Amino acid sequence: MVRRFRGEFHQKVDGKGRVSIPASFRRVLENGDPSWSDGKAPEVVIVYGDHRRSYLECYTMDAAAEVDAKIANMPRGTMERRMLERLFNGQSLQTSIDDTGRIVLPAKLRAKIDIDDEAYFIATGDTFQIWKTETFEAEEQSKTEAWLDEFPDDFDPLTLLDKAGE
Amino acid sequence: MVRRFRGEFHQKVDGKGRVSIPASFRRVLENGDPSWSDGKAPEVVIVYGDHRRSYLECYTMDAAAEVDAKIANMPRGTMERRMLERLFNGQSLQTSIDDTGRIVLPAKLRAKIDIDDEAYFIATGDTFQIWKTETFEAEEQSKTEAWLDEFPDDFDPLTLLDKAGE
DNA sequence: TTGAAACCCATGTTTTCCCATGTCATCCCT
DNA sequence: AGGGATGACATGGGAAAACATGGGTTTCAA
Repeated sequence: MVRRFRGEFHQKVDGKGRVSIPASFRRVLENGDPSWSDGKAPEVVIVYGDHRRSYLECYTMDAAAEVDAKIANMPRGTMERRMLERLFNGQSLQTSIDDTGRIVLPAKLRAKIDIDDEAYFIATGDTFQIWKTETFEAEEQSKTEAWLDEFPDDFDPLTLLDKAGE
Repeated sequence: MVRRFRGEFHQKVDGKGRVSIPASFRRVLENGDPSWSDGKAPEVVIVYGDHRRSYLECYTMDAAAEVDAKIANMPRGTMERRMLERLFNGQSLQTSIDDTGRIVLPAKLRAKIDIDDEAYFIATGDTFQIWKTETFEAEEQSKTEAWLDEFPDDFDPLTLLDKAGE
């Protein structure tokens, strides 16, 4: 049973905004949707965020419920809670995957991340992100490379795993 | 089955005060109304509050019943209970969604939040709010910006979720 | 008796649904 | 091992249904 997203994919976006969700991602979404059963359409929560965010972040239903629960546990009336509610409940949408494995990205979302006919999917563990290919390359890859440049050439990022417990 | 409101929408308000409730919100209102069945009109509770509140807060019937129950559990005769009753029972109205998916905002409510021909809907989890677009932008966006300014440029508010446990 | 609310009808647009196709990888049979 | 046959997958297009919105007409109560 697959619980975590893995991999990166380039998918076509058609004129109606339809995009195929990579099959391996679908398996994770199915497992992460408590009301899903074989033959039914798994659901997904897409957080698009405010104007500063240039990608879409996609949650399984379980992962979204977990975030909702955490927000519900924050004290009412605080700025933190209000901001998170706005981001996670307001600037998001819930949709389901159709029987051909696609979702529809509404025109508003496509405009927001400036996608026309291609989308780049990349796994981030218990969520995955959707980018415009060029944006991802410009923003993220350069960030990653800059970060790696601080370390020796033969640096293995996995050494950081053990530092976490220190 | 969708139980939580998600998303934000701009809707037209016509001269009679009619506004379309976003379809996805209607699904939640239907599920949250115990006396609703297919083909019938789901009901909604709109809390408009005192003069200081510049938006309308909308509850499913279930959510409203939950708040009512909590108020009913407060000790009789206390100021707190009286105030909550005034706010939640007094300064609110119950209405139903017509067969074209609209509600009517009475002139009094439109005047209160200063709406003329456009309303802004934003989900906040188990309720949603109705704002005048300009008011929301002026009041909330500026608050948001000010709050975000305390953080680094690439700050993701969701990191606050995990800080709660520290 | 008049203004607001409820009701009925209409329309352009968006979204959903259903069906179809080409491409792979896999399976199975001989 | 070769050669379909099979089935999942990514993608496309048209038809049907749902949605947001507008306008007129009846109803009802102040």
